[in-house]
Amino acid sequence: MPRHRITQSDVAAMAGVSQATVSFVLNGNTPAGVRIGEETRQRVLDAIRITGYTANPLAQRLAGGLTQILGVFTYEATFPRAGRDFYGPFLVGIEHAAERLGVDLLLFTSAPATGGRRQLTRDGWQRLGVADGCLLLGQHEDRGELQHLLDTNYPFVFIGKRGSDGGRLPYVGADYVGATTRQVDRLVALGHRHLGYVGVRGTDQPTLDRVEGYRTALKARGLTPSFVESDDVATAAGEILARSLTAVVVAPENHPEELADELERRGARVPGDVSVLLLGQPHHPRRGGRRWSGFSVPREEMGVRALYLLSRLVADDGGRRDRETRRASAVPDAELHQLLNCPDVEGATAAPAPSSAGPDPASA
Amino acid sequence: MPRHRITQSDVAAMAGVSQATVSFVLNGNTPAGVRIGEETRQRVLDAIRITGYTANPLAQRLAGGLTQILGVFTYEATFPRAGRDFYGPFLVGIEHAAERLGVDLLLFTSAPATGGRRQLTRDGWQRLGVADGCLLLGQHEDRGELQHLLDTNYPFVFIGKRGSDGGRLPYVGADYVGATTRQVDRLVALGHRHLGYVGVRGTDQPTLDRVEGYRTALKARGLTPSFVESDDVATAAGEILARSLTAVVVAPENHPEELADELERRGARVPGDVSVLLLGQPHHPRRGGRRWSGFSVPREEMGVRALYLLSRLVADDGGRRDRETRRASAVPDAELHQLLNCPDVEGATAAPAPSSAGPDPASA
DNA sequence: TCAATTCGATAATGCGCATTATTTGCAGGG
DNA sequence: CCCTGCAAATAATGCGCATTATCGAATTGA
Repeated sequence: MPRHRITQSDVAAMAGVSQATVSFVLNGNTPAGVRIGEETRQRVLDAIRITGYTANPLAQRLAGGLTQILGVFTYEATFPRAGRDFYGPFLVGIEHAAERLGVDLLLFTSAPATGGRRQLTRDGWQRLGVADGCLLLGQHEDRGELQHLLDTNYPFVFIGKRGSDGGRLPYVGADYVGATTRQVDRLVALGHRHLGYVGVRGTDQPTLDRVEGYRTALKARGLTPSFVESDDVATAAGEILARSLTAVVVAPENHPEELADELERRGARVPGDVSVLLLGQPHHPRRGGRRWSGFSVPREEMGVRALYLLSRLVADDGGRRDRETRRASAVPDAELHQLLNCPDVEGATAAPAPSSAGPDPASA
Repeated sequence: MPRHRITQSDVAAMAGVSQATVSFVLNGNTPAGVRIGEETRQRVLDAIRITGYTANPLAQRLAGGLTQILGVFTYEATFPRAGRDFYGPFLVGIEHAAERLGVDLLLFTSAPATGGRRQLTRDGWQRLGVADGCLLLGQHEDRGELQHLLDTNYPFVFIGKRGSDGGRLPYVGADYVGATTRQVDRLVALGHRHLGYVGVRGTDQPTLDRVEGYRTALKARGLTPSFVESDDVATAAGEILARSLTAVVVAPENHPEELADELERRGARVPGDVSVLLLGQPHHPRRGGRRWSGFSVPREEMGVRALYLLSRLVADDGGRRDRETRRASAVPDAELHQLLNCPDVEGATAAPAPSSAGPDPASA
C-alpha cells in the first residue's frame, strides 16, 4: 500500500488498464464514442473497492469538475466574539443541509475585514473558486462585486432578501413585510389605535421591509403611522409617552430591552400601558429577560433552503467546464427567490390597549 | 480583461516573461541557482498589481503547496439541530484565529454520520487533503484512523485532551483535573465534609479527569469519596439525601438542573441544604434558570490556541511536498500539549455547609 | 582570443483528474 | 485480399502552479 494517496493511476495499474479508463468508469459517462467493456468495468470497480480509492477533489476541480464543497461568505465575522451570535442559527441549518447533500462547507474567514466589514475583493474572489458555489450572508452589497459574480456565472445564493439588480439575484429571505403587517394586526385586534414604530430608518432590506409592512398595515386600517426615530432610548421612550402611544413595534437592533426598561422607569408598565412587539429575535437575550411577543425569523430553515437552492444551481450550471456557455437556467424562478414565513411568537409583552373597551370594537 | 480567472500565464504575458518567472517572483525564493533581475521583478510585480492576480489555491496545493485552508472535523454534528450548541464557542475562537491567520476554514460536513457519529473514513480522509491541516473535535477516537493520520504525517490538532497514544497526539485541552480539585477545595473551605460526585462513570477524558480531580482532592483532605452513579435523577437525589451529603459536584451532562429541582422537591434547598457545583458550563441553559457555581471551560480560547498550534504545525511540516521526509519537529513539546485553565464561576448554588460551624474549622 | 564563470531567465515536468483525439483489434462487405 | 465499420481502449492534452533542469548571453580571467 503506497504511503501517498491512492490515485487513479494506482487503480489503473492494479486493474491493468489506463488511467483514462478508470476515470471513465468512475464517471459512468462516456462522452465521445468511448466504450468500456463490462468485464473491464468490473475489474476497475474491484480495484477501486480494494484500494479504497477516492477522487482528489482538488484535482477534479482543477480539471473542470466539482469539489463538492460549498462556500459560505459572511460580510461580518461569522462568529462574533462579543455580542449575539447572529449567524449561528443559519449555520445550524446550513450544516444540516450540507450533511444531507454530502458536501463540505468552506468558510471564507480569510477575507480581510476592513472596518469590521469583510470585502469580497478580487483576492477573496479568487479563493471562492475552491468551492462549487457560495452562500452570501450579510447586509453589505457592493455592486461591482455582484456584477463580477454574475458575469462569471459563478453560482451563489444570498441569505436575506435582495431587492436590487432587478431581482436577478437568487436569495432565500424572510417575509418581514408580511410578518410586520401581522404584528400590527395583532395589536389592532387587541384594541390598540395608536401604534408606533420605533427605530432608526436604516436602508437595509429588513428595515425597509419592516417599515413597509408597518406603513401598509396602518394604512389598511385607516390609522396614522407614528415613527419614533430617535437612536437614544431615553428620547424614544419620552416620545412614546408624549404621543400617548399604547403599542409600538420595534426591531431587535433598536434595543427593545433597554427601551422597555426605560418605559417602566418612567412609570409605564410593559405591556400593561404600552405593548411592545419585537420584529424578530432579540439580539442579546438576557438571563431572566422578557419573553418577547412578536415574530421570529426562521433562520435555520433559511439556511437549509439556501444551501439546497445553491446545490441545485451548482448541479444545473456546474459540471460544465465551459463557464461561457450560459444556458437557460432550469431552476424555476419561484425557487430562485424564496420568502419564508416568520411565525408569530406568543410572549408576554403584548396586552389589550389600556383604555380600550376590549378587542377591536369597530374598526373604521 | 479575460473572463476566465487570471492565471500566472496572463501575468507573464503582460510582463513579457515566462510563467515560471512569475511563480519565482511570487514565492520570493529561488531554490536552485535561479536568479531574477530587479528590473524584471518589478515588471512582474506591476503586472500582478494591475491584473489583480491571486493564486488559485487548488492549483497551488496540487502542485505541492499550501491552500491556506485549515479543516475542522467534528465527530458529532457541528451545529446540532436540537439541544445546546456545543461546538459553537469553539468555533467562535477558531474563526477568530482563522481571520488573524488569513486562512479559510473547511468544515467536513460531508462525512457520513453513522449512528449520530461521524466517521473519518478512507473516503473522508481523502477529502482532508484539501486542507493543509485539520482540527479534530469530539470524543470519538478510532485507533486506526489516528494511526493513519500519524503515518501520513498529516498535520492535525485535537481539541480536548488526549491521553492515548503515549501523548504523541497534539492537543489543546482544558484542565479538568485541576479545576475539579479547586471545586472540592471551595466546598471544603465552606465547611463541607460530605461531598459527593454525581454522574455516570463514562470513559471519556473529561469524565476521567473530573473523577480523578475529585478523588485526589478528597484524598488530600482526608475525606471519603462518595460516588452517586445513578443515571436516574430521582434515584440520585435520593442517594444524596440518604447519604447526608451536603455538597455534590456534577458534570453538565448529568442533568444538574433536573437534579437540583428534584432535591428541592424533596425538601432540600439548593444551596441551603445541598450545594451543587457544576463542573463546566450548563448544557441547556434555561431562561431564568439557576446561576451555577463551578467552573467554565475556556472553549473559545481553546479554539484560538488550537488553530494557532495547527498553523504552526503546518508551517513547520507543510510546504514540503515530500511528506516522507519527517524531520524533527521544531514545535516544542510544551506547545504540542496545552492544558488551559478553567476559571471558577461564582454562582448561586454554593453555600456554607448547613450544620457547620463556619469556614473550615480544623481540617484534619 | 577563447574557455570558464556568473547572471538571468526559460523550457519542461508533474501534481491528479476529465476529456478529446487516436490507435488497435476484429468482424463483415465488396 | 483489401477496405470499411465498429467496438474497446489508450495516448495525449490541459487545468494552474511549483520546481528542476537547461540554456543563452554577458562578463571575466589568462
